Amino acid sequence: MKRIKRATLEAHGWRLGTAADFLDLTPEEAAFVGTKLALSQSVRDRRIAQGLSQAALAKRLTSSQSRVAKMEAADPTVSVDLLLRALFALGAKPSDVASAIRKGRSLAA
Amino acid sequence: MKRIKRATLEAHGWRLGTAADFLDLTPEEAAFVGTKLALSQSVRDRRIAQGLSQAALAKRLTSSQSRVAKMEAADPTVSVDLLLRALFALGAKPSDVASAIRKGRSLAA
DNA sequence: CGAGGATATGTCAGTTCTGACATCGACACA
DNA sequence: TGTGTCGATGTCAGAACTGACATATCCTCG
Repeated sequence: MKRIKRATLEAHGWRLGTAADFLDLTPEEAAFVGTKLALSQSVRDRRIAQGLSQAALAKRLTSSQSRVAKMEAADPTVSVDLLLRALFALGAKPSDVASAIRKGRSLAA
Repeated sequence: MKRIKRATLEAHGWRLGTAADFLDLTPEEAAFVGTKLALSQSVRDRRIAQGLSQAALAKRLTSSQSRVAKMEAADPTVSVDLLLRALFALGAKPSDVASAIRKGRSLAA
């Protein structure tokens, strides 16, 4: 898997509302990163909606607080697999995941 | 990530139409496996619809024919990340991915 | 019967991801 | 001020994943 070092910075820029420049992301990469962002946002939203701390969610996942933080920050070292597991652990159904992805903002240049 | 050795067998059982027993999959695991199956099926469908060989798709992905075969077989060693990359490389848009997931057959016991 | 194309399966060394841990800053409340 | 909770960030050893390769099976043409 190609490492996209800028992903996190860009993700933050986007999440903070600043103008992100995804200049050299191919359409495929943009779609992938956008999907990841949508999922990580969904994890945070669901966790908060359920009044859980990152540590509490981590426990359900047999993971750690730091990894949950990275998930929600769309850290490049977090896999989509882990994001999906987190969502399902938060009670999401496949249709919820589908909605989250569909709602994800496009990162087209 | 917890290894689910039975996943492949079960996946095949399901894909071949035989009665699969997902007896000891938790709802979360079932949702996860089901999602993976939906994505791998989508990869195969799209590839064939575009008249591509597994080798051709592999080349686009900078991967190998054997890995594409494993993707389509929902092999446990294939990550969702890779499946998503394959779908995007096949021209899928996030909304297409969402549809694929939503259409995925439930694996509820 | 070959030969060639497409796909399936097993293996492996190198890379990536993961949980855990340490640490830090922010905030709340006694 | 001190104590506790929460979340962010960096690191690392071990686990999981990856591309590549070898090989095998099935087809479909000659």
